Amino acid sequence: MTVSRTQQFTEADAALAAWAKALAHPARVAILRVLAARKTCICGEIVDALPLAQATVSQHLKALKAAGLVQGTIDGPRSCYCLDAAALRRARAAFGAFFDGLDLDGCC
Amino acid sequence: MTVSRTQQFTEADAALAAWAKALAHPARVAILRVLAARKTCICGEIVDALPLAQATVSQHLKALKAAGLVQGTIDGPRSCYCLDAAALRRARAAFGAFFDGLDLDGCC
DNA sequence: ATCGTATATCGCAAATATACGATAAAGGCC
DNA sequence: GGCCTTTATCGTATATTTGCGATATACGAT
Repeated sequence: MTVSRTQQFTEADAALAAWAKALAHPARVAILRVLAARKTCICGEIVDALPLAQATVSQHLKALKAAGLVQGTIDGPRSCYCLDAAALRRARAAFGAFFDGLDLDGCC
Repeated sequence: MTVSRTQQFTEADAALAAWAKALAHPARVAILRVLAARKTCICGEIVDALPLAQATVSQHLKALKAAGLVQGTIDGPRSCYCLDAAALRRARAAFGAFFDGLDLDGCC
């Protein structure tokens, strides 16, 4: 990639791609599921739930946080992660709008 | 990445991640939109519609084909790409099920 | 103060992704 | 046959992602 040409695309396309990127790894999908299941903003139980090292899980959590899908507050040793409900609703709406916007009739 | 540990995740999580990966670049999102707009399985008009070189667009089309979202038949010089309606419906259902499955109540 | 637990971050290695020019392949046309 | 147009692929450069061990950080407990 020589230069970031992301700006040459639609705002909507870039936003959808960014959300898709956040979901583009099974570990991150799994993390979101775990967070949704255990309401109580769990921390390192996520590590136990995944077949990955602690450092790697922390990295995926960082990515989800950067994408805005997850909130995290660090309370010293045991930090507290939690789904960002509003952002997830926005993401759901974006994916829904995208798929509904595609006209699937008349395909080869 | 030492080894592909994708198998250690749920089938559903892996499938969703694969679809998300296909949508994880604005160019590919744009390509799907273009294909949906011009019903007639266009070929290189996609290149004109995007701010990317022909080789790059071809590569993105390959990725979409690998993900199964797009079908392509090569008719010698002018090949014909087209949305795979069934696959897109399945993808939409998968994203819908994922988001609906998340319990967003009781988040921090 | 020291220890232990829980997380984040650093540093590195390997794999993928992204982009593009150059080139090949495959028809249509004269 | 030779030429043009269209598309795929190759080769290459660079950037990003993924993964993990090692280490730092931060707090509670003793």
